[in-house]
Amino acid sequence: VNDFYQRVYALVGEIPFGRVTTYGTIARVLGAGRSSRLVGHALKVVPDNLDIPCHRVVNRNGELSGMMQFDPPELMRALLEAEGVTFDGEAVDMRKHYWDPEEG
DNA sequence: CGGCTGACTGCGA
DNA sequence: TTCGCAGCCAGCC
Repeated sequence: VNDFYQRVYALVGEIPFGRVTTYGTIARVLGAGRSSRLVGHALKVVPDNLDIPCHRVVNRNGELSGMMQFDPPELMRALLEAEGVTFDGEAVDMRKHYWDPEEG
């Protein structure tokens, strides 16, 4: 059960530089199916001792739904842009930066 | 212990 | 394509 969280952190940590993935993708890869909300919650309750690039995780629409959880909400987007991620309005350009853990 | 909420997604209209 | 509803599960009151 708690392994789920560990897997989320591990998987998120495998997201390549300048790439993003979605909560649903992570949940599916971990076998959680539709428990995509747990992924979001997992990143929310992520231990401080871990250094998780949670800014590389967005919703299926590429929107930075978790930006509001960052201390400065704009930090999330700033971090992504700093990695070379481009934006289409308020959402990440998924066609160019989407990363599927199963495909690599 | 019971009920509500939430960093979401999929399906039907 | 867009809008609304149901499902999933952990955490908090």
